[in-house]
Amino acid sequence: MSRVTLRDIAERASVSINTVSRALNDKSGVSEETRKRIVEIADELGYMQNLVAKGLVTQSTNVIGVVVSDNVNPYFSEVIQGISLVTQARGLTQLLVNTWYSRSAEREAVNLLVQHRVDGLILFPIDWSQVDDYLRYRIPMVCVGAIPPCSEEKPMDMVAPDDFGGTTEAVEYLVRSGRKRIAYCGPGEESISGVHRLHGYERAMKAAGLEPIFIRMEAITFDAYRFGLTSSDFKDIDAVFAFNDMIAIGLLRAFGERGIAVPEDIALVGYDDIQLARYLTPALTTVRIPKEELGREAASLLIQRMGGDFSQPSVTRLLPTELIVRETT
Amino acid sequence: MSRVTLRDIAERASVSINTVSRALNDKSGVSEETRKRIVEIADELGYMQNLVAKGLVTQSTNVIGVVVSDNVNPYFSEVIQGISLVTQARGLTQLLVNTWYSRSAEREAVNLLVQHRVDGLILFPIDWSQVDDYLRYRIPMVCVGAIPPCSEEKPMDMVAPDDFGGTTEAVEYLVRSGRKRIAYCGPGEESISGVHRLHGYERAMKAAGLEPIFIRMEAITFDAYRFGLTSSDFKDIDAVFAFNDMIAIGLLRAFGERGIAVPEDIALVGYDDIQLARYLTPALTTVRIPKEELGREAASLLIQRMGGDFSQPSVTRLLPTELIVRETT
DNA sequence: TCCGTCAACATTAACGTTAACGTTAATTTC
DNA sequence: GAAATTAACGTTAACGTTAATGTTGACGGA
Repeated sequence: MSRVTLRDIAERASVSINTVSRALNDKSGVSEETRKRIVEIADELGYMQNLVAKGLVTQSTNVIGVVVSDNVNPYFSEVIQGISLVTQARGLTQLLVNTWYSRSAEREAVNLLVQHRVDGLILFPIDWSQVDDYLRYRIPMVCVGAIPPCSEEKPMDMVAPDDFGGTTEAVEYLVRSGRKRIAYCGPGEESISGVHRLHGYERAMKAAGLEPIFIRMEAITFDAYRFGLTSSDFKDIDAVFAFNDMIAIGLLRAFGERGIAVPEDIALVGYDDIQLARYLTPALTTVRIPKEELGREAASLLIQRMGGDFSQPSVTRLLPTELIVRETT
Repeated sequence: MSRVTLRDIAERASVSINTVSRALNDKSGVSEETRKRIVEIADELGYMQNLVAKGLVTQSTNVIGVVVSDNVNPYFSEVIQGISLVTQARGLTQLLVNTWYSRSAEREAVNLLVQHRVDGLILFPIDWSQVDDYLRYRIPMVCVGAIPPCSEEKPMDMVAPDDFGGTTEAVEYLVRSGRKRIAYCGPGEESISGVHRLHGYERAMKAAGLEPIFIRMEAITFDAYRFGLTSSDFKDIDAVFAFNDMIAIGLLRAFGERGIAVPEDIALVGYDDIQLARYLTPALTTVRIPKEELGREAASLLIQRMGGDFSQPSVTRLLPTELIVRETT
């Protein structure tokens, strides 16, 4: 199963390997006549460029690594889509690794990708505890989905939704609609994207003179349903601000089964605006994250960084969110 | 930014490159003492194995290529998850490429992956027109999600849901519930997975003495909503069998807005059983495809094939589907 | 005519590994 | 105590490219 190499073509064409290389790469120094002949032979033999060898000599693989927690989560997959749009247009391929929300898996994933000599890395970090370590790999890297607390600035490029603004807008809207007992449902400070949403929520609540109510959820998936079915936390609540749409959808279903009317008894706001949200009944009010743009922006930033200016100051791009009012509020 | 190589370690340890290689790869021929010393130096220098170079010499990259139409589609992403589960446990990484349902993009994707010298390829083909061409790459390959019509057997491994059985079960169930005007909503013969579902549907309808009604959908996404809102095709229908859950969900929403009651006026059956399906209200009756298992099976098959037995006869694995009755029927 | 230029090639040396094969010295075997 | 074995290395040659540097011979200008 050994493949055709430049050498095979060279022998067949009675030229040097180098000439074949130049011919196939459209470089100068080959007469049009021989180039044609070489291309013909290459086609005939079914030559396929060996990017591994090329990568070794050029020190560049044209591959970027993407590390996400879970590609099934629509948030991740939609951002990945945005990344793909940019990278594929540039002839880059993505090496995708799932970490299943495991810190050690993230570490191993980054390691593996560096070993594969990816030209750049897009990371959806689980938390900030390890990210500093990755810096010593000195590889172009963009973090997506979270910005660190002001206290610990990171010297790397970052793209994230404006979670603070998003939560504030949502909570203010709920307050304006007359809701008083507005709970935050989701993971706590341990979640890298949760922390800003949670803080934004708390601040907005205080600003409105209301008392924050934190309902902790372990999972950030539809599993919220099970919690929602049995928990007594929702007794005195008239609005729920969920960490993401999946949690909101799980709760929506649970509320339905418990006879809690949405939005009459409890108003429900999600986060992300996954594609599905608008097709639910009732359609989900949610804070839209420009996911595709997030991905495109991350990819663009990375490509720029890969372009060489490694010493440039790192940039942080905060993309605006948008409250999409539908039928659950 | 040039990285530490075996050579650097060798010089520092005053041994040959080969010894370093053996030491770090836990091969025999190195004393425990020197091995320790070498590992220490490697750590100190921050050595990271260069898998590109290794791949060149070993002729194996430990990377498999995955070609899907659209990683945002939950069907694809859940199967990908299954693949990841198996491959990551085996130390394999996936090079993921989206084709956005484009034939030419699929072609280019496969080309690119072969050029990257992936050890194997998992392909979710768009149709069968090009797949034969890929065979000449002589690379371990598994096709997922579709089996060709009996007339054209393919000499390659395949994993697919038993679409024929799935549709039959669903239609028979609808018939048993007294539905008479059961429409099939989805793409037609041009869809590689649609063709078996459509045929299964037609056969089951005829077997029940009912007339097949085919409502053609361009998109296989939530966009079905727009079609459902305006189309007059649903006037005399009392059940809809949708090509997949996304179409079903789009229609569900559209029916709701048009005042068509589900399941009273129209029963609705989806296909795939994406995670979300059970959390809808009403929860979606659907034909479950064992997506994760599909992925795991494909990966296992591929790994087996990569193991060497390239001449073994190709296997086709048909995984059973299951009708999940919920609230839309 | 002689030198310089240039196009069209060939030659050689990398890139960072692994693997086959040598070499040495110590240890075992009878 | 000589031969055989073995552990612990070193040497060399790949793997398939690209890139820097040579080498021709033809051509043009003075």
